[in-house]
Amino acid sequence: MSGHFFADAASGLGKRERTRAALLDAAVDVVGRKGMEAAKITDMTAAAGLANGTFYNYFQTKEEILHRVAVDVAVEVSERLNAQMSGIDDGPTRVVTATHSFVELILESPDWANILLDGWDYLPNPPLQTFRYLRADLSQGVEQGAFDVEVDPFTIAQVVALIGSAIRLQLAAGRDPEITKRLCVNVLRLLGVAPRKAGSTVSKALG
Amino acid sequence: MSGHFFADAASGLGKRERTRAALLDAAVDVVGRKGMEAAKITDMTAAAGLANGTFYNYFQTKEEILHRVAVDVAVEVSERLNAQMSGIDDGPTRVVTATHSFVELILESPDWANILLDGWDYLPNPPLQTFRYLRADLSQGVEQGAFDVEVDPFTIAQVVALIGSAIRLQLAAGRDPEITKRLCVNVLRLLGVAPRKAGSTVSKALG
Amino acid sequence: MSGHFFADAASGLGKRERTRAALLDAAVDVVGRKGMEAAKITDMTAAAGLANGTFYNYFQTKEEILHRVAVDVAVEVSERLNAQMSGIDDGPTRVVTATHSFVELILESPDWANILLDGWDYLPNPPLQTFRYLRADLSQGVEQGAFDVEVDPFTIAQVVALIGSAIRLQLAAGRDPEITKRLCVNVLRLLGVAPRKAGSTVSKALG
Amino acid sequence: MSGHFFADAASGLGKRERTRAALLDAAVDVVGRKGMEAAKITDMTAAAGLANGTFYNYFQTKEEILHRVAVDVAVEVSERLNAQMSGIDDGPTRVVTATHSFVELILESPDWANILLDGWDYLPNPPLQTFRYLRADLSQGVEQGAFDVEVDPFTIAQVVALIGSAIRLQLAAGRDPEITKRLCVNVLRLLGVAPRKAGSTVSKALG
DNA sequence: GATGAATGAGTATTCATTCAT
DNA sequence: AATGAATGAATACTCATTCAT
Repeated sequence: MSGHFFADAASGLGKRERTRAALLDAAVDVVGRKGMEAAKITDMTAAAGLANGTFYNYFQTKEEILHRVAVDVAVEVSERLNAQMSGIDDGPTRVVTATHSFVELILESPDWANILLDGWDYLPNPPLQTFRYLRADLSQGVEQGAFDVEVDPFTIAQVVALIGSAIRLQLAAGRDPEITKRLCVNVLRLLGVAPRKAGSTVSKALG
Repeated sequence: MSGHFFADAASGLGKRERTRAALLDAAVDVVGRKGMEAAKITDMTAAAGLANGTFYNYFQTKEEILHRVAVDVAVEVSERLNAQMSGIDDGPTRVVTATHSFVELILESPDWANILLDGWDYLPNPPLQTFRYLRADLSQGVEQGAFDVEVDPFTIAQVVALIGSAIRLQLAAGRDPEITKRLCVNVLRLLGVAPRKAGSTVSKALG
Repeated sequence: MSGHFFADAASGLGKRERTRAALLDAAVDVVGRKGMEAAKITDMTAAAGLANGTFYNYFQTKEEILHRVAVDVAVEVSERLNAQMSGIDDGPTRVVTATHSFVELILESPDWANILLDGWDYLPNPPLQTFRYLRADLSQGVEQGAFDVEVDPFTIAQVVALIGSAIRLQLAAGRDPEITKRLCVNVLRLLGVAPRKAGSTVSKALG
Repeated sequence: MSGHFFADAASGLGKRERTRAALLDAAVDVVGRKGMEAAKITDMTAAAGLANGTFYNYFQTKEEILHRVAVDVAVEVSERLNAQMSGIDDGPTRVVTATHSFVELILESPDWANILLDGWDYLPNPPLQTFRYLRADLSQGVEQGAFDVEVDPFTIAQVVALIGSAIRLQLAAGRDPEITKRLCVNVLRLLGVAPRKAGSTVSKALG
């Protein structure tokens, strides 16, 4: 899953696409290890086994590739989540499932964690991009009478902050499924689900 | 309020202490304006009216002063908050008051906002440092039967994440008292206060 | 006028010649727009609708094509001038006519202006190349007793310097027919025509 | 005269001034040898025996030092010329003397030649700077009835072009006093002095 | 202690040129 | 002949850190 995401997508295409993919994978690797601020062009080209000048045959600036990577990873993550959730209708269950899957997905590709977390500084409306699905689930939950919030950027930002915080903690202290469950409870509570109900919903959804 | 924080504390002490304090104040100023990453040694010494070389008579590296500043500002903020809350006994009210005061304090001293926000990368357990008071208030609320959470680093991190998110939003989009109120509601909900009750408690506490 | 100079000359020839001509035309275009120093190989191949690598099937280095372009444009300009002057016998009139026509020609094809002006660094004896005709006219004027100069490289260089200066001024400050007239007067004066006579000769020749 | 112009002026001053002067001298040296376009920062610092970074303690950009050098050399040359001409009242004689001295001065410091010639591209009104004296002499000659020209930028540019051309020729082909004399004659002729008179005036002025 | 001149490793970016396809 | 991907040397500029005065 990690290491060749773009290369896999480009295998079979022309050389240009494959080299471009190699650079993007290298960028994911480097940013994952050192963060966006510290990622250097030479790191990326070295990781891709290319000369530094080759970079500029594919991207105009450092910013461009970082932006590209952040967007692409966000979109990819978003799509993987959506794929897992077809067939779930209940708003709270959708939110819990999505939150849980998202955290697990990220923790399995720590490279992506750094990219998504840092990337929020590089994208115009970054959380919204990654959490496109969230807004829909929230609205659905409100219509179903399960949530009691305004569905606006502030609420989204608050939910995202909770998720980010849980990821960072596990990145630093090690994975802990219990943390992720508690995160889901917190998210439901924040959305206006009664405290007890939040706990039982999570238990039911995640087993 | 800001600008002479360290200098005030050092007035009356020896010259060495006063120069050191001048550098720390300059660092607060510079970091507040440009962020930690972009703050240069020469900015600090210039702001302190010193030659750049003088810096190294007081600090070994750039990292050292940044760390020092982050810690000291965090402690100071924490103490100011505590001072404002003597006499409040009700756990939820304490939490709401503290949260609200903290956000207001930060938004009035954007210098400190940058330091606290950026500084979390420079501190070992940054939230815990600044939010030492929070743990006590949380425990109190739990004992009073008002909160339903485990008082541990994860819960604190989650609350801190909500606060940080609300600050960042207002820093970017402009101050909005309504946002701070909704933040307080969210915090109470997260701590296990029933959704409606959370709203009324905040209204009562903040008028 | 410009744009297909070399291509026209090569039409009907083999493919190799036509591609070569396309590159030369592209070079004229690019150098005219950006100057010799700033002209890039990729600009030229792009303008010619070719891949950058193709360039090196026709020219060894960038310098080579620049040199080639400078020489060829100089020759072409020279020939066009000669063609316009058949039938004029009087030395001073020939010089005035040639000078005036040359300046007008250049100002109408700024591409060529850049090439001729910059090109003087790329050519061995650039003025002599372009101003081959001048030597003959000067000699003729001297024989007719109208000029009082030595016809040698220095005198030619001096005349060329006057012309170049007038072109640059108009390139920078906008076309001004009066400037060109004064230039012609200056040229005649330099060649030893009495000051007043120089003026009347120019008036007569240029109307 | 060449090699330590700025250093001489700065000897006895503080270290900062001396290093700055060393960089300026190094710039003169490098530009003199390679031209402004090709002059590199590292060339200059190497020539001055300094680390490349030191450059930026004294000048913000490459352009800045080139501009500085061009201006300073122009001013210096201008002043040396003026100093030589006190006591000469006759306009034509002043022009001849100045022109002759200028060319000789430049040819003795070929470094300066490149700087002045290239520098005309780097200065806003470059010839006017260097040839400040010329305008005054021209006006004087016109008032004395010796010259018959408009004293405006075009005329100045034309005279300067003649001078530049003569310098370039001697730079390329070797010094030749005869060339400089003929240059002076040409300048007088251009300014409206009768051809024969021009020759005799030059002979008288330059022996 | 204070100064500030000097340092030099580090980095993004350009572009003529090469060469395998 | 044509392609265009890959190359890598070159170069301006930054800034934390050192150290002689």
